[in-house]
Amino acid sequence: MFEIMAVTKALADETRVRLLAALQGGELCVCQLIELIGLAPSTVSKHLSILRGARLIEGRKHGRWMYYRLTGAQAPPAARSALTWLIDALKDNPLILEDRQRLAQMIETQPEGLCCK
Amino acid sequence: MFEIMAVTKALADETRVRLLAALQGGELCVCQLIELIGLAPSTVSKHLSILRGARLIEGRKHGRWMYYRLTGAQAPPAARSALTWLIDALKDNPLILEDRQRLAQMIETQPEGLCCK
DNA sequence: ATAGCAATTCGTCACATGGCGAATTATAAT
DNA sequence: ATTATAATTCGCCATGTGACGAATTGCTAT
Repeated sequence: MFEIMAVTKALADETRVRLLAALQGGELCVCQLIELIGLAPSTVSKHLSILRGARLIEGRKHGRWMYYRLTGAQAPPAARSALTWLIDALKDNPLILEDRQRLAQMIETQPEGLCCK
Repeated sequence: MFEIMAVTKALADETRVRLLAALQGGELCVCQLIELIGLAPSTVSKHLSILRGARLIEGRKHGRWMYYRLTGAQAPPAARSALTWLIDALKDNPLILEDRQRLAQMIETQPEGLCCK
């Protein structure tokens, strides 16, 4: 039950939902997520750790930078299927579409990310 | 977004998850849910109103009693698919199986429910 | 009418959660 | 070695949430 509640609690915050949606397009650097969301680095980092605790995302450290992506096949089925549900539920969401557009623009302007030069 | 967050927030509490799981077997009276969950009537009622607000359950008033069931086809797709996800994620959950067993026993002992005579 | 009961709403309290800035850690660059 | 930077952890505060009992609502039965 702990595992399932970790997933539902992780999804019960709009910022975290936006983070997951952003990662739908593939792995991103923390600095890009911070830029996208517009909250303090410490806040975003905390959200990411909650998502990771629920096994909804996984991280990869590369040098000074940390990259996160949605979890793959090795994650618990409950987490995988929750992601599938969420992605589908958000597919026409205005806020998420706006985020996606803004993210695309960010990546176009700074292909390596703001900090990740 | 409000609609989706209502669903995720509604699922982010163990008591509410147990309530939904209990209703999987079909409509139940509030008094039966109170008995099953073992919390104060006012608390259970609040939980039910949150679940209803998220369109995960719907209520039917009959005389003095209120019966709740999982939402049907007229509910928003996001709510329906969330229920499908939850039910599947809980299918082997010990706590939920125990609830189900206890509920079966309650119904056997008091076919009409504790209060609903 | 009125008494009784199921359910909900309201008011309150303790605790959880989300936000931030400061401090810390880890790595890269000088 | 020292400095700089990405990210996280920590400590704090404001707000949200879940619990309860008391009061209220709505219906039934007397």
